[in-house]
Amino acid sequence: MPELPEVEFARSVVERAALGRKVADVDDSDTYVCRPHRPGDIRAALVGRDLTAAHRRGKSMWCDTSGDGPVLGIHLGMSGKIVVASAGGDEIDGGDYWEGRRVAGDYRWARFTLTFVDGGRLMLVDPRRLGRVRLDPPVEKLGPDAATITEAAFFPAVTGGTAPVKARLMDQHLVAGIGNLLADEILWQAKVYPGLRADRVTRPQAKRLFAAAREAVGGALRDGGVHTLALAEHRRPGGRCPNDGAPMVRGTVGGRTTWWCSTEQVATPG
DNA sequence: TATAGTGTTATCGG
DNA sequence: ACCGATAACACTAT
Repeated sequence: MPELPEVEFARSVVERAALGRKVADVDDSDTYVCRPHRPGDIRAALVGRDLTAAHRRGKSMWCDTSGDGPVLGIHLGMSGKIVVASAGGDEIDGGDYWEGRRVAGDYRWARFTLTFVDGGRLMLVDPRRLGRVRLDPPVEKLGPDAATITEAAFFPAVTGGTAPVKARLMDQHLVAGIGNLLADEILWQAKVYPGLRADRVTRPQAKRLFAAAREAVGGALRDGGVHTLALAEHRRPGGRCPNDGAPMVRGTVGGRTTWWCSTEQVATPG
């Protein structure tokens, strides 16, 4: 579920619904999600404080806390989402918005919970448990955010190194926020073969990739997430290119399942 | 029952 | 130490 657009929505939910509410209790007992902290560490650091701001860079989000408290970092992993319950307890302000539905009250996979003094809650709901919650996360290691990155910063990412250009697009140290679906969309829009070595990407290809990244990230933010991307529904067996109707090809690039157009995205450089 | 999965990171070889 | 490739991680949905 979460790539940059989904995380931005989660951030906006926290900003809208969770700031300024004093923390009464914290459930940080999931030692896998909350590693490397020990159970109770995050609780001790946050009880009595409130969240004062919600930030995001790429797929990472974090909150400032009152009274010179630590930064609370949250990563949604593969399947995480933020759910914020109002003071009444049963009104959910976050959830499956991006999937076009709201499922209130499904707390089965709450891996981390802030309980506010008003009785409401903020939860990381994450079935696969690959999400992360930690204090003072090292966000400075992330590259520029994919939604606002400049061409000057984007070019070296897609034209340097011998790794496949798709792997470079998804390297969070170079550009933050592009995941598997966005990467396939960007490469498809730019008509670039995903397995092309980055150092063989031509300048025109790099320019198309930058424009496509802008368009894909901006479009997904505007339209409701990565599932609204043009290629999303065609990444499946029997899928055909929305442009020319040619069969979509499936392979593995950068360790991830990759789909590309068999005629528009060819292996030859240029 | 077997497999794939929208992400990150430890580990290993070059 | 850097770069790149791979496996592992945990668990559900199909």
